[in-house]
Amino acid sequence: MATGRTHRTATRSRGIPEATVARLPLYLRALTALSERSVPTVSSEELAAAAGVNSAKLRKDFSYLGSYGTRGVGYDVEYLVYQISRELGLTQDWPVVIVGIGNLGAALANYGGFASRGFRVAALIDADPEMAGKPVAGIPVQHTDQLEKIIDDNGVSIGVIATPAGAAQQVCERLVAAGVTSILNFAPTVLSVPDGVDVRKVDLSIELQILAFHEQRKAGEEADAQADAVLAAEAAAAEKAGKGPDGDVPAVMPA
Amino acid sequence: MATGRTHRTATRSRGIPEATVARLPLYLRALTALSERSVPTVSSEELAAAAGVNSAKLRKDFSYLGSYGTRGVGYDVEYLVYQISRELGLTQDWPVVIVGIGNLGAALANYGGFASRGFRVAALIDADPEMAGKPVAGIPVQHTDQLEKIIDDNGVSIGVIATPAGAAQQVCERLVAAGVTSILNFAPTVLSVPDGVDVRKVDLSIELQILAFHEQRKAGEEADAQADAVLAAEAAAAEKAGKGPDGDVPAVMPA
DNA sequence: CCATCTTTGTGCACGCGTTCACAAAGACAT
DNA sequence: ATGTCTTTGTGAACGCGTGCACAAAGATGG
Repeated sequence: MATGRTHRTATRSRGIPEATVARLPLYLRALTALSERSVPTVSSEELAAAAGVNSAKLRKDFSYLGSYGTRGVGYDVEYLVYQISRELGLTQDWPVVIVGIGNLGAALANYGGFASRGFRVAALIDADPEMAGKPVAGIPVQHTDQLEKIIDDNGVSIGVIATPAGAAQQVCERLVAAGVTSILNFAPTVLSVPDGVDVRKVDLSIELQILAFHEQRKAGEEADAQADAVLAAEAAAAEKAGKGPDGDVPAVMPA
Repeated sequence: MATGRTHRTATRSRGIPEATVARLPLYLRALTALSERSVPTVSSEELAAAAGVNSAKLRKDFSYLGSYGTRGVGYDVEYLVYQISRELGLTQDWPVVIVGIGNLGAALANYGGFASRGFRVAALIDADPEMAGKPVAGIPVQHTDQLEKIIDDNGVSIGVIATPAGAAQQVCERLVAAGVTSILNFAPTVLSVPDGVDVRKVDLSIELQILAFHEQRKAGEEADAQADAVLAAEAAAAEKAGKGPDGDVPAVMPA
């Protein structure tokens, strides 16, 4: 059983590196802004700055798509917008369902960025019978019973899970069984999916914990010498004791 | 100027690889679940399955923290929960402010996963005077004017930005100037921050676009031979024409 | 038509992260 | 005490992603 595989292993096919794919939306956003300001061309240096990346990286990224730049001039903004859009598959419309219309689900349904680029909220689905029929963001919520029918009728291949953690795996399985092959998971759980299904997760709690780690590290660097000594002593003590179920909390706090 | 640097370059210090740090919260979640079921020990194989990663990777990750396992037995669940919590800095309390209390901000404020692990919503801040005083998730919203005072009074070092894209950079600068050194950005913009400030971004739109790319690729693989021919011809034509502002959309759609 | 100047596209080297595969460590039974 | 069996911890190889640095390409001016 393939448990919690986040991504396909192989990126063969046309061979665009996964890291590059992840940056294309960034470039596209920057380019769209330039396009709205009617800027005709842009250099790799300028565009890289706008997208927050290294210019060499950007050029290499674009080289995977083909040679769309003109030496001595830069890139044609409009043309690049079109090429990236096409590469990302945004020239077609992607119907999306959102499952779990709680606080988060409702916020997602109201999020404008959805419709802007090829994505269309085809349906909102919730398990609560009370919700059924109520409009959220102008779209009536439908009951989970209808899930399979909705997926099928609308040709949905992308599903967004915004349910509580406990329900996520079950919802995921129903979505996949109904034909969904890409899932964006907001529930704090690891989803198990069969091969060929892509899962991307967005997890607030994990992001905060990563920030906390770095924050703690920053705080620790200030009191470097002392902290090092303390940690060393503590580590030694713990090792000697074998298992210290409750050591003292160092309590290094900025303020 | 350091534009849109997502992360510190160096991970020297205690030398835990960034990739490992990003997985620690995953392990912690799985371990917490085991702890609640009163499971005393767990093998790397089992825990890896629960966290959705390779068991060798998990063991290497843990090896960076020290040798906390027992050969032939596995890892002590409670002890590991404690060690990882400590490493991530979750044994202390992190006051957090959320700026921008729209649909998303309110959803975040209501999100339970916040309080569960060391994070505490110290304040909700919004630019709309109408919002001031209104309670969201039991916490009264305060006006942006108070931002600096709130950060200072509560010793906040982590800020969450859930404003519209246009306001994000400005809010970011005020947060940083007031002393915030870690930012979780939900606004669809690249933030510029000075060195020493960590930014992590959560971007729904980007995630969807990445999924769309893979989805398109899957659809393309089915009609492999034909598509290849079409694409080759198209590419050749485009190259010859120099710049085709509007080629035909292949229109490979699942349903 | 030629020289100069800008900017792309890429070969190359380096470092990080992943995975394999196995020796060492310890539990457990006899 | 000894042997067996399980599971950890890690050395080593590999592959991907990043960034430097430069040659080639083309625009632009004389």
